[in-house]
Amino acid sequence: MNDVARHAGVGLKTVSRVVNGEPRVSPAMLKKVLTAIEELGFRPHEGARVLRRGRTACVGLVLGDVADPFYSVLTRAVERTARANGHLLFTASSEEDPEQERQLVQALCAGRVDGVIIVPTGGDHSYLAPDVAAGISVVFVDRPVQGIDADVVLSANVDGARQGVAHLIQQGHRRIGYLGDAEKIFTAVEREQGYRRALADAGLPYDPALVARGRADPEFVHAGLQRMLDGPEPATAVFTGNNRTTVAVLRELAARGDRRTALVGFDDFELADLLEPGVTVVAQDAAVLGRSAADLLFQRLGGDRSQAHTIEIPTRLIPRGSGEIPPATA
Amino acid sequence: MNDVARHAGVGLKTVSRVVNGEPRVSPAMLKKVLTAIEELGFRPHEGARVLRRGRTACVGLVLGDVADPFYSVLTRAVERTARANGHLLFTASSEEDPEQERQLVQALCAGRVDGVIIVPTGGDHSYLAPDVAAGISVVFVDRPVQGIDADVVLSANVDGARQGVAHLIQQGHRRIGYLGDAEKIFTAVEREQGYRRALADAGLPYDPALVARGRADPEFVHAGLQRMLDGPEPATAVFTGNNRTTVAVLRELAARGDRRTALVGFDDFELADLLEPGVTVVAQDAAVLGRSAADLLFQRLGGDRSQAHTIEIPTRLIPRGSGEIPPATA
DNA sequence: ATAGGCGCTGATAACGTTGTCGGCGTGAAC
DNA sequence: GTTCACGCCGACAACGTTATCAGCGCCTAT
Repeated sequence: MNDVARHAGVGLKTVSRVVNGEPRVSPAMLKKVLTAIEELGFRPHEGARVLRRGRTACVGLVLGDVADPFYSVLTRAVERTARANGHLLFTASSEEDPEQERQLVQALCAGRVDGVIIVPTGGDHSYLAPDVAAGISVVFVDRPVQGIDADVVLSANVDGARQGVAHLIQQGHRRIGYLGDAEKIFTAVEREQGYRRALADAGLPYDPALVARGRADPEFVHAGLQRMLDGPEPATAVFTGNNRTTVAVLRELAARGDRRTALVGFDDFELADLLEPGVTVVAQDAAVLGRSAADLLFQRLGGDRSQAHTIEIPTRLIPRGSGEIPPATA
Repeated sequence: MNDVARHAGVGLKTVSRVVNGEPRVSPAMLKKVLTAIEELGFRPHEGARVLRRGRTACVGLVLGDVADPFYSVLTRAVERTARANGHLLFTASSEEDPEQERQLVQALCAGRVDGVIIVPTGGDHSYLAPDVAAGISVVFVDRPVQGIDADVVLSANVDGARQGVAHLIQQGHRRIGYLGDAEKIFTAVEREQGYRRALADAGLPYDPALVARGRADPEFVHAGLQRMLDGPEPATAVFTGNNRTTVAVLRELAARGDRRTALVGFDDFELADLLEPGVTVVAQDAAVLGRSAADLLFQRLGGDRSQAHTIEIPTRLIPRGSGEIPPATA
């Protein structure tokens, strides 16, 4: 910038004014500076600007996995909102590891971003206190969090799951299996809760033998389904707690040649409607989740100091057929 | 940091040394500084560090749409590699708009990142020259670029498409339609080229009536398929130039109740194997594409000044059934 | 015993930008 | 004719860090 000032024969501050589009610059000066900038190929140094102004015009997003369709849609929504507010977006995947999440969040907070949106992996987030005190805004999405008071945006997990399982019960199923994420993941606990509530509402017993919790990999799903479907009192329907698990179950059912077991999944996914039968799901709106979280964040960045909000986004049951397979007449 | 130094009763530079883990610090000093940092809840200011050191430890990625599975897998691979090299990742979606891409890239270059990976939307990228001159490394992926000499990582588009169409021809198809992206998108041109080459190799005529180019939205696909399938000499098979188009075509075929038209798509997608029939695809390896691009970028950041490389990642035909539907015996 | 080397520390000057403030014209008002 | 106001400009300090360099002990080799 110094070079530009010299080259244009003006003061340093005048260049700064031009670069920032400040109003009180005479046309003559403006022209001189502009051509000097052009000739030297000058680009303002964002780092220095950040140092001086204290704001980065960047926000961060930390989630489990960008390649998970649910999160990639959420990411997209956050990015859109960020851009609409003149901010750039950092994205980072925690791979569901609390320690990695912590490192990423701290790296982001270290002067790189004005605010962060986090899909927390669980555990205590009180380590964020210094950063919040330092003026960084934090919003949690998809899962709530302990150890810190902050805005949270959630799906209606319990009720959504309850609704999905109720749909199966309504179709005549009495033995309904549940496969979902490990217990350390909040949404898994909530959705299993919804599963139990639906059973209780219908006066059906809760059978731990029909419940499997773990990562959505083929081995886990294979073992889980085997246990539920090949026992003496097999399940006639399965409720899955997330996207990844639903797909893994579909694959496993196909591998077993099983077309009789009914299925309802939490979270919609692409092509669910084109499979045969179409997969009935409890859809959560990832875009709305992301947008709401981002909106909250920018409200905070805009100076909103009100009490922490918790927003719950409703889910929607989309019947497509896979839930309507009647139980085998025993 | 000044506060920490005062609080610990040591010099400023000593605190700096501790923060940076430099070796020549006595244990006594180390302890004092560490407790002072703890007590004050001090976090080093990344912006200032950037200003001083000239490196940001961040890289940028600009692509069409993070929510497109192909790009989200690519993103994931880039992110992994970036983290392995101690860098954070900025992601931004250009929405296939050259002007928006340009703005994003420039925003990233303005002191925020050490290097950028770009899925170019086309057009001239010579505007990057000043940034490159300023030491920012640039790698292009998925599509090549004009106006600048830089590393490029591509899929084997022409040959992949040729192979996919050849598969249809081998199954007995003689009238094969093509649906793909608009001409401004490089990969679309390449893949259409592969389509034509396969036809030529088999001595089949090229019929413009069987070609449709445009965005993968339902209206476009509806119109395109209608034209190809409802004419006097209908196509018996369709080759689609990308992921999004393939899915849209599947949806349209389902809506038409059409189970006879064969289909091969460029680019694999989740659940392609579970549809009935399974969708035959020419798979490109998004993860390898992303990783290769990131590897190249970090080589450059590591000081590699050799001539620009162009890497082509081979594709793989995955037959799953949809390509093997025989043409209706006319 | 003394010089030289080495390990550790701290003062100081950058990095590139923006905010503050004072200065210098020019025009208007008394 | 003087004063005041106002629009425009530039010198200077400051943001929080790191690199450079000089200083200060202590140990070793002569």
